[in-house]
Amino acid sequence: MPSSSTESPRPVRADARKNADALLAAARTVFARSGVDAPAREIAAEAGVGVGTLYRRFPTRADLVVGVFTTEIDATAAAAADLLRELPPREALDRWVERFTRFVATKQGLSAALRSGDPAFDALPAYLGDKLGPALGSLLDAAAAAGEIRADVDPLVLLQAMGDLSHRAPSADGSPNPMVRLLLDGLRARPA
Amino acid sequence: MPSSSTESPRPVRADARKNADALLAAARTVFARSGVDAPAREIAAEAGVGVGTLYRRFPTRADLVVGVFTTEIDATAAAAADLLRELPPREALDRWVERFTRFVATKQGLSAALRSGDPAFDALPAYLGDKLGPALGSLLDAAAAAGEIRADVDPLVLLQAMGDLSHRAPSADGSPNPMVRLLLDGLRARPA
Amino acid sequence: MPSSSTESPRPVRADARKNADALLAAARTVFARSGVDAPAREIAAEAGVGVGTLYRRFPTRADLVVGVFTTEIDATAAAAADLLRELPPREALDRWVERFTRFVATKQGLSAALRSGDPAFDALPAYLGDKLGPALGSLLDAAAAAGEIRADVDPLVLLQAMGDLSHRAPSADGSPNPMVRLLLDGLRARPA
Amino acid sequence: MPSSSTESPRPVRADARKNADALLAAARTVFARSGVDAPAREIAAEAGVGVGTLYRRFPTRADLVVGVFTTEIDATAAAAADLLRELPPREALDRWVERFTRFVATKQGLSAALRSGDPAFDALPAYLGDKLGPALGSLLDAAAAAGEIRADVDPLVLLQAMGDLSHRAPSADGSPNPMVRLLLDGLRARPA
DNA sequence: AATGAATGAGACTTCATTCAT
DNA sequence: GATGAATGAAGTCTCATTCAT
Repeated sequence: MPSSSTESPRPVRADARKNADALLAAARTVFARSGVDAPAREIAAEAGVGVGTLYRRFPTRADLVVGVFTTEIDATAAAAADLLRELPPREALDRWVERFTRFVATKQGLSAALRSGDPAFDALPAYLGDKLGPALGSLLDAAAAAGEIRADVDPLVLLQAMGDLSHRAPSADGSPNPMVRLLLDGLRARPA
Repeated sequence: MPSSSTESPRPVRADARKNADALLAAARTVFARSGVDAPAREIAAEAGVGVGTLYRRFPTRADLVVGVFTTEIDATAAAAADLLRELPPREALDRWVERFTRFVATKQGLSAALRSGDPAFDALPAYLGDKLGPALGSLLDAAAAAGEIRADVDPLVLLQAMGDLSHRAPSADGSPNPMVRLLLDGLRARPA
Repeated sequence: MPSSSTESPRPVRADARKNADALLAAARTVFARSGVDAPAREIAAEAGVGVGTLYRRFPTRADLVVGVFTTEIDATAAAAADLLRELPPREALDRWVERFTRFVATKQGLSAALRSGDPAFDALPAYLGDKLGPALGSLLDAAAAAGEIRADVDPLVLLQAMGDLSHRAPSADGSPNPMVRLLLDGLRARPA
Repeated sequence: MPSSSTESPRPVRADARKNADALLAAARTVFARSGVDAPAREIAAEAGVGVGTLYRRFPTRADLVVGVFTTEIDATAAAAADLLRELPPREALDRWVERFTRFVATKQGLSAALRSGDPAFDALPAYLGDKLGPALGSLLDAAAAAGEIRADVDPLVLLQAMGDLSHRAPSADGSPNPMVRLLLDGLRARPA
């Protein structure tokens, strides 16, 4: 349905795209439920396709992991602009941090995989920084411009700190863990 | 339950104990090298025993994980007293934090296993708190008594914070990561 | 059944024929490169068509094998007349034997397939005899008429002997193996 | 049952040896029945063991092929001495050639595998020559000593010639094919 | 009590084949 | 008619676990 017309010679693409998306979504679900080592069949089943299709799209498990990660990073990055548009700066920031925190907590198993040494993952950390750094930057800038937080915070440093503090699962109520809270509160203080 | 008594009902204990220890050590090594899902045979080989022996001592993989964790927790707890005996309070604290940090970083894969939901692991967090809380407490007390740090720090809270910040592998030189450093430096400041 | 007529009931024939030929050529190449069990996709790719087209033309792998065999037999048979036309009898014979020898050596994998028991292959041996017997016969006759070889040789017997001796790969320079050479030299001798 | 006593510390070897033998025998049967690419499970089943055992003994299919080949070569080589002991030289030679011929014909599928380029097979041709060359040599020598055949025949050359001529399946009655017959008859003639 | 051979379930992956486009 | 995406059966191989020695 999207696409920009001009009569593409082969239409079939639709199914393929839908399947790739379904597989990514399924992988996210299954990785969360059964870990990164979950049987390929389980993922295929969750996506409602055959294993063959899974292997056609993502020949390697790493391909799938990268796919899931990338997709989520993109979505998280995109959320920043949306939140800024809809909410006052400070609340936008809070909400985004919450989302980011949940993202990190969910990826528990995946991040272990990243450290596996598989070169397929080499590019991911940079990708994350490139995407989420600016996203968080825009939120911080907006909040700083509104005078709500100090302006001297490096988004990338903050990102990593929050990441490290969010490894464990979020409290049942979905709020970021207390240490992250503290970090954010700190931002609001004027520099000493 | 743990050891100590004099009554040795069966003589063979020596071999058995030696094997159990060897297996634990092997498991620690192998878990670190190849992850918590490493083949049982690899662990048995590392310990220089047959798989049969591994299964006799640790019928379940969880038993092995618990064993490794417990052993390391015990050793880490015991180290506190040793350090206090040999070093001035502040240095003892630093050294212990270094050790604890390394312990957490090493357990990367294991901590994921802990979250697996296997009830065999349910008791571990409490065990860790019970053992390491007092250990860190004794170090903090000594340092506070020497006037080197503030006295109002809850060992358990500090423990968890350091844990969360130590998930990623330690810098090549084995020093704790920068955030942990910062945390410790903070302790030295008098409360605001 | 083969070709020739004028009545073209359907116009499209051109494309179809081209595809069938391309597939046959591709199959020959791929069979030689990767064996008779090569993936269907590899053959289709080599031919530059989709797998679907392959299956439309040659529903069964045996169909393809038969096709390749038949095509090559036909070409080898046809070569006899061409060689006789262009070269003196004895040289024509030598060249043809060379070609035949190469054909057999190439078919290594295929001849194993022939023995597989698949009834689709039942007719091939007879087909080979019917086509190549007369072809070799014409060469022998010409050479005998020229007084260059003895006249009492049964083409079919010679064919089989050469076939058996040519199973192993030809020497790098493409010359028939020594035993075949010997056989040919023997033909030149007058009967004892 | 062989072994040279001296109390081997671990007895179990018996089972293992029996299984390896059973697997080899099974492989020979199955290779002949269903080709070299027969499912591993089929071979294991024929041997009456689990697939795991098959993989423990012969990690690679090539290992199995080499094993079968080697075993048969050994047996064929050993047969020479037996025949010489029991029969007059000429008949011994005939019988051995028959056996060798059957061996080659049976290995049809395997010899294709040998040409696969897998380096695991590199040593086999030499092994065959080293074992069967002397074996055939001893038969030829005996027959020559008895004045029944000419003495100037290189066993290795004869071996290869017979091999090439025996590729196709033996006639139903088990007699070597006519070309091989001819070759043997030729041996009986005195050199020109 | 220790050992390691055997087992077989189950995960992985490849392809032949079908079929929507 | 052609295409290639999707399917899933089938084969490979690895290991956890048992058990004879």
